[in-house]
Amino acid sequence: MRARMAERRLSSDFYRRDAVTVARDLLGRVLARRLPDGRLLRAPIVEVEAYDGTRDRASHAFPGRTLRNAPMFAAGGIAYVYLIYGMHHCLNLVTGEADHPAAVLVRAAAWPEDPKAASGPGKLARAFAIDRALNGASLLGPDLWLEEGTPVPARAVARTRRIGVDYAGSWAARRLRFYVKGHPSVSGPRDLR
DNA sequence: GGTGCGATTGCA
DNA sequence: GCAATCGCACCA
Repeated sequence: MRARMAERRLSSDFYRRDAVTVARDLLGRVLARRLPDGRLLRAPIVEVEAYDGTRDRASHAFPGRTLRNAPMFAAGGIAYVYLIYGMHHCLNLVTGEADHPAAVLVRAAAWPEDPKAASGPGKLARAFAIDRALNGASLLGPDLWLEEGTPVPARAVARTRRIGVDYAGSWAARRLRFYVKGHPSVSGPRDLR
C-alpha cells in the first residue's frame, strides 16, 4: 500500500490572475505553514476578501505605492502581512501582475478540532504564527504555501460585501467577500449581502 | 517632531 | 458600546 499522495502546491500561475478570481478559487484550498521548530500547520481556507487596484478605496493600495503597501505591487505569489490596530496581523496573498496592486485577505480557515481558532483575520494569523517577518515571503517557499485541497462548488459559495470597510464609500458595497456557506469557521455577520 | 487612525478582537 | 495598542502616512 502506498502513502497518501502529498498535496500538490499551488504554483505561481494560480496567483497571477485577477484578485476576485483568485479569491473565489481560494475557498477549499489548504493554507500550510512550517514553523521554525519544524511543526506543520494546515487548514482549508473558508473565507476571503479581494482588494483590487488603486481605485478600490478600501484597499491599502488606494493612496498609491507606499513603504507599507509595496508588496501589493509585486507580481502574484508572495504574502503581504501588516499589523492592524497595533495588535493583530493580517495575511494577504498578493495576486496579479507586477505593478498592479492587488491581494486577497485570508479571513478564516477551518482549524482542525477548533472551528473558531482561525475564524477572523487576526485570529487566523495568530493560529498560523504569522507576523510581519513573513511580509513579502514567497508562497512557494519553505515557510508558507498553499495546497490544492478541495475546491468548493459554486452552490456552496456565498458572496457579500467586505467586513470593516464602511469608510470606503461605494466600494464598501461591492461584493468582494467570499465564504463557504454555513461553515462554522466563517467570521463576521451571516446576513450580509 | 506631532497627529490621527485602522481590511480586529474580546470584554463590559 | 468601547478600549487596547503601534506602525506608518501625512503634515509642519
